[in-house]
Amino acid sequence: MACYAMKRRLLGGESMTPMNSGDKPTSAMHGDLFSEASTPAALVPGAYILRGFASEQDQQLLHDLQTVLAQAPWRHMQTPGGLAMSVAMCNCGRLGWVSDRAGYRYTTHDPLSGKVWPAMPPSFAALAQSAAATVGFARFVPDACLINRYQTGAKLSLHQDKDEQDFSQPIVSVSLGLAATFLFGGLRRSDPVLRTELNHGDVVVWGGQARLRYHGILPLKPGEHPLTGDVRINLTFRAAG
DNA sequence: AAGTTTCG
DNA sequence: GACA
Repeated sequence: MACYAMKRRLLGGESMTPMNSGDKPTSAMHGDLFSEASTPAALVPGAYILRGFASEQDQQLLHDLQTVLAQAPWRHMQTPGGLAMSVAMCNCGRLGWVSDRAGYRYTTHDPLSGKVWPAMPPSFAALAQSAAATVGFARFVPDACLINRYQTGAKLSLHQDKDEQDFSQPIVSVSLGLAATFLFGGLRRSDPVLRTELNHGDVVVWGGQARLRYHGILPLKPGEHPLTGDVRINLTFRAAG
């Protein structure tokens, strides 16, 4: 109880600081640590949803997230157009995704502190690698984890992940806390869009022919989750460098 | 534009 | 949802 309350404070704690100044997927394998709770389902060719894949590790992940946030706070980055994103972000791992008026890119250092991004917790890396391996990306080694916090109304409009160097490596997206509607489109912004609800513990992996598909998140609906309070947390793992 | 606003 |  008290533990949950503390987590909610830390997850929701505000730091309104603008950013100035492969492998071919195969059928599901039986992993040893993570895959028992889920059966991969294909959303489109190359994109898989592993329902509840992170459920067994949720407490560990949220605990380790606190360690990351103690070193690098949430911040609302700016789009190249100069507007603030509604989603609050942080990074861990060797590389962190940043956006500001200069554009999108990966950096080794947090622009807010000048320090390197916090290390990627072993629990994060293990989960991401296990999820990727489950759908056939056995060699996936993430060097970047973008951490997104959605509060009520926060959203991410349709976009492509294309700031990474090697598109043969997949994207692994972990959902924690409140549910949200995930949009999955095609290779052009104007292509039709599938939508699916992502719940606490769900993991989405996309690569191969799906790697550059547009995707996004609809505005978060108000709600309360026992572990995260009024927010949704998303961990997005990439091999960026 | 990883955006907001406006119109059906 | 489709446009600007």
